[in-house]
Amino acid sequence: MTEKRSYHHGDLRRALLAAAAEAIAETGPAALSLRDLARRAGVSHAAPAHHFGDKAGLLTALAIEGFNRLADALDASREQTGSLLESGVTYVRFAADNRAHFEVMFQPSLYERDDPELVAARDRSAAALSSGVSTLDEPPPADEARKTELAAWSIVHGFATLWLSGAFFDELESDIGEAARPVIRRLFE
Amino acid sequence: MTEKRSYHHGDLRRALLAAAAEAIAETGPAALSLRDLARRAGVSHAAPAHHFGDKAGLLTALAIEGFNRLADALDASREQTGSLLESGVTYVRFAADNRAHFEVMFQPSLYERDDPELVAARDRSAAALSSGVSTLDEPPPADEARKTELAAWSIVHGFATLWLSGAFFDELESDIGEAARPVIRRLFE
DNA sequence: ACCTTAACTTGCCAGCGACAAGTTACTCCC
DNA sequence: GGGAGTAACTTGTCGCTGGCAAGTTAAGGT
Repeated sequence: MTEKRSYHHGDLRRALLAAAAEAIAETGPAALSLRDLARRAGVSHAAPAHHFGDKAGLLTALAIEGFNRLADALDASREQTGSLLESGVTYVRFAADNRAHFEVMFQPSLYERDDPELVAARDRSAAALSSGVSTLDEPPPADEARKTELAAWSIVHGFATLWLSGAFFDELESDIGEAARPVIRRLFE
Repeated sequence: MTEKRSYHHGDLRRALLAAAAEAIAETGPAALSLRDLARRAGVSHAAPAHHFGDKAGLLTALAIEGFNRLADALDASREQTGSLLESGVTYVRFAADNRAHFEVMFQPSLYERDDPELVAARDRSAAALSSGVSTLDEPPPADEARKTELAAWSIVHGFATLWLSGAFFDELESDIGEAARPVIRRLFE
């Protein structure tokens, strides 16, 4: 499976996505350069365009991967714990462990927000998130359930975003999940 | 005060910041071009560098302006209502009304996060926000106050960020403040 | 063996950010 | 009121980038 043949890379698409995630985690999505990714993968400067069309196409693919990974993580968390609080912790952990994906996912100006595959992946994440509210000990009435969903989504998303932006810079323990749990718990008291 | 003299613009720094806010609101911070700003202001392509040094310098100035505006808005809200809930609504409204500033403020990879003036403005905002917790009817004990601050900040920041990213796309009323209030209220029940 | 097509490369162009060096105009001080 | 000094811009250039066009190589089906 380890290929170094001259012309065909063999797995360039995945290699470029991985390189993009690494580069974005280092310097942010604005500083991303397709030519730099090509250099990291050892291919010519126009190779990325073949797989993704243009820069927005590559970031669309990255966002799709991110939304699918998030949906997977939330589904797994719900199966194992059945707790909305723990799903929230999972959300925050996902953001920290997939920083580059997360940053791109919620900046739709960077990619094609109407791409069908992207819409499907985003809907998967939204469904996984909202299904968590029904697992509450005292599920709210239907007309209030949506507000509770938005509150839960907002608090975990806000915590994750602020953490990533360095707003909590020196305080709090190093494990973001443990730091988030007592904060998220405030919502359920 | 309306100047059109050839060489000296008269208020180029402010004009560039305003043009930057407009451009970012349209196409996002990644697509921002100093040369485009210069064209909008009717000056040469190198004029922005004189006032801001480089692109990061301009975005630093925009972030400083944003943090100061946010601190002003939060202070005014606290004086008028003394309610943490209303301060939260103010936070969300600020994000919607100053979209470009807000997006830059919480993406420190775009600017110089150690700039002294920026640090001061950011601290002003943080202080204005945390002082709101002490206005609660039942202020929590000191060791729990910080968790409550983080929860409040997280929920309003998450709601604002998700709204701006289009995550709530078609649902909810058009006034973001009214949409946010019942969601934020979930934290205080 | 051949033909189609996918996976790349090479070469090019315009736009961008940054820098250096020059030009204009305001301000202050005598 | 007239320089001197400096702030506010301009012009010119460089290397880098994204995107396009046209060519080259390999893989896979028949």
